[in-house]
Amino acid sequence: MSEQCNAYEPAAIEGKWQQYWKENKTFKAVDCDTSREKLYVLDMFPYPSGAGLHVGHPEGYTASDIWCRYKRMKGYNVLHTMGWDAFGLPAEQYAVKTGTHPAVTTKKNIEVFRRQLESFGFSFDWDREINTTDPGYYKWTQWIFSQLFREGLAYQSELPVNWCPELGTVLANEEVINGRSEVGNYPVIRKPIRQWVLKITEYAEELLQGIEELDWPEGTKEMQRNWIGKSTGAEVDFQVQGSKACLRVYTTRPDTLFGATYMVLAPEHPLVGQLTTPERRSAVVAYCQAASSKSDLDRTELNKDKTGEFLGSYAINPVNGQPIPIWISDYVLASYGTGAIMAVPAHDSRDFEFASKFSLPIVCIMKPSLQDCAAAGVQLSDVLAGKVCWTGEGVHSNSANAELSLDGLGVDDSKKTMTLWLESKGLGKGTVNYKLRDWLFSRQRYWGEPFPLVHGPDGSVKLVPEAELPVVLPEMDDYKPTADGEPPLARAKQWLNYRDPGSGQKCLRETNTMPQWAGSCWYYLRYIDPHNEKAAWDPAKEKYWMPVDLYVGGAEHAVLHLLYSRFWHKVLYKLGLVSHPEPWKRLIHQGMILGISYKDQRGALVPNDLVEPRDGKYFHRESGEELTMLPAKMSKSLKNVVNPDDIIKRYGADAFRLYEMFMGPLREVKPWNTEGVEGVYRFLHRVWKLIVDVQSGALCAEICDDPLSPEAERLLHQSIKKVTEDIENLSYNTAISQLMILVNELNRLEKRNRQAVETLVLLLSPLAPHIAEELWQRLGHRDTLAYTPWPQADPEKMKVSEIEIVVQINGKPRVRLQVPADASQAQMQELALADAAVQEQIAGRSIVKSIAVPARLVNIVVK
RNA sequence: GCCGGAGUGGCGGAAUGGCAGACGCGCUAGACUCAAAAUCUGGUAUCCGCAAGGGUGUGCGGGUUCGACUCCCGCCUCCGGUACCA
Repeated sequence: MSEQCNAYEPAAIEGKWQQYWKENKTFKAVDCDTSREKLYVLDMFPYPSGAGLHVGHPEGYTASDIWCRYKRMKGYNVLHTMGWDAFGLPAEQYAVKTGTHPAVTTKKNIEVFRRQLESFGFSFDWDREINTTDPGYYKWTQWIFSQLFREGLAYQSELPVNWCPELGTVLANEEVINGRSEVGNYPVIRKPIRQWVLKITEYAEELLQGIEELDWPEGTKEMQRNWIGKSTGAEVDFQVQGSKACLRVYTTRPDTLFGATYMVLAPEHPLVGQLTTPERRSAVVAYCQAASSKSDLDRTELNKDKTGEFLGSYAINPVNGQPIPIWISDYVLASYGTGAIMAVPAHDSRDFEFASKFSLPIVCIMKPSLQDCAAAGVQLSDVLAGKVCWTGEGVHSNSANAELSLDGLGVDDSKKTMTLWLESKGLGKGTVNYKLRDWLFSRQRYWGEPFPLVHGPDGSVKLVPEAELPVVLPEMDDYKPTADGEPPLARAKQWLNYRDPGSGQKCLRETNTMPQWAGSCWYYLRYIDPHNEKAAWDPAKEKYWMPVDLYVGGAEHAVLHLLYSRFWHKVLYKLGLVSHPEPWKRLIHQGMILGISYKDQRGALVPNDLVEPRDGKYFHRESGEELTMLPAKMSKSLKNVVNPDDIIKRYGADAFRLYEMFMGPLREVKPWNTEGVEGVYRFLHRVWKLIVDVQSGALCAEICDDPLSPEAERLLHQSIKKVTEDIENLSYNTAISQLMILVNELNRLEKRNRQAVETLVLLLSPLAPHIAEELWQRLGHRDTLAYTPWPQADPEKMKVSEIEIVVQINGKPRVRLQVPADASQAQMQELALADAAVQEQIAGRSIVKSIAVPARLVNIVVK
């Protein structure tokens, strides 16, 4: 052990305790220990980027660590782990540029990350560290894929996909933002490429239903529901005039069928060619070509201005026999519903826009109430004339044929009536649809898990035998795609060739790799049994540890990782490989930490190195313009990134942890302000000086066995209660505030009761573990405090005989009054009215009413 | 547009129907010091007032209540997500 310091020197004690915890395996999680209740606390594991940690990473990790340390002291057997989501594009792009193997870059980055994370003193069981790029890990990622493949949940498809020429790869819908790549912000176009796709849609309903039982932020649950996007409606068949062909549409509003005045197909719809008349052909072909070459960005930019072409043929509206023109337009998506719609321009704003532009008939079949019209600011006569679009509630009109009448019915009733009629006539049926698409699961990259698949000479696709897993990434010296656009693995000639052990056939390995999501889809299961070479996990251990009790991570993963992973888990559950239908019981998102930034009078952000502070104001170094401070996302370009290493070097890990938790509520967005660290740093100094004499390094002479005064005793127990409740609720900011109050008070005392001081150290220990361990040791304890029972508040010691209440006159606080703590409402009123100051206030006025709230206030209403 | 979250001192925030601004930053006065730093003590929403005291105040406008930052109705602004899903 290093030499003892006298004053508080974080650098001197933090390394010492990190070493102690490591050597003694203090935070080892014990498998299947039935003598204690288990608690599985999970952090979203990081991608180890070259930039190292930023201050946002440790926020969630600190929050979960405090929870774990607190729960250990409460007697739980805690599983708390860390690992690396280490496949990914940056290491591969770096490899393309420099020739450095991604594994080398990744290893280096992981070492930086591990060192940084260790410097925070997080109580991970480091023996369970995992790395998604380790063949011992991705062997089992491939194994799970094999299970999905056997279940028939993986298929190949050649549909047009999001191709990013700059990145040389295809992207999932979720990785494309406004027609540009999420990573790097490059343009994305549509291009048909052979892909592997997972049938997540088969689990759409289960994924939707499962949301209900989760203790997750309501907003996140809602985002998942919206992403799955369930809708109920009907499919309706339209005969094409003068043809045997039949067009099927999906609509959520079958009740508006009487208002359908034309049809629209997606340009990619298979019947477009057949339904186009010779005189319309050249225009239609040109339109389809233009649409197919458009990038997603172009399609979205054209949002407002509808385009389209008439095919020249007509369909028959099944409810009234009317012929209606068939058009194509890219506002209809090929991939949703049936790729064709019936257009009801009077009651759908998109159809209304299109009909207005191309002068198609608009027939109103829904009459809103006068009040609804007034509320929407439209004239009823305009709605009835089809001059404005009405998408709200109303009563049907002009909606009858010989067999069916919806006239006078509301929306819900007419939907049911119409669907039943369609079904009875064989013209359609009630249908459920989901926005959720199947999951594009392959990437044309090197640095990902190889698929455990081979292609036979006959075009068949087979899994490689389980005994051959893992299919290891081959060594390569060039990581670029091949000249003809094949993935980089197509260059690995030796690796590529595979002789099927059964048939002896010459096969070729699959050259696509899995997306980064694959490894993170199941990592929480591997932590349970990370060194198992025989299985992905031991079922007994899985049963003991799962489900995850608390999952902490950023809201940016609300629909991607969290939905994909739930999907895999549901498949594993169906196969009997896991014991619970959902992986994460409770989920919390830490709020983003923003940097300090500045903007000029136009509102443009100014990089921090161009800002000059003067007289408490801020000015542009070059233009001299006055700037205003505001919080903004940390970014390299704004030069407002805070490196945790610098903060720890200056203030120590305990102060860092404390500051991040003290900034504000965990779940909220908060601006980082390094000056604020001073406050918690001073607080830690005060704690230290409360116990250690900084002259001698010995215990303070004030520490003794004399009991505390009743007031101090009361504050101590109130603090135990408040800190305990606040930690339970993850309200760490107010817990710290209470500890500050307690320390300020104890510092004023001449005599500091030893037990009281020890209680303070225990209360502080989950939040600032290094200083707490050090003080605990100096107070004479041999072992770590990590498993010392958590202090209990004694209600007897919190009792007071007299309390101050406030007397309000007409709701305004006027007089303060001491009353017995257990005074009844009547007694309180009596005491209030007997008070001279109160009498003076109400003199000459008559009392209308008086309300007393026990232990709080009396309100006297006078006239 | 739609969905979600948030608006409280110079700043981060506290209080979820009962004394608005706990705790901290910053600022400020004082103590210690030859001096400074550090530390300690006090003050610090705003307006009127020498003071005692009083008025105003939780994005804006209404409402419920003895009493509203908190609940209800209608807006505004900012942040995040999503976007022709028929």
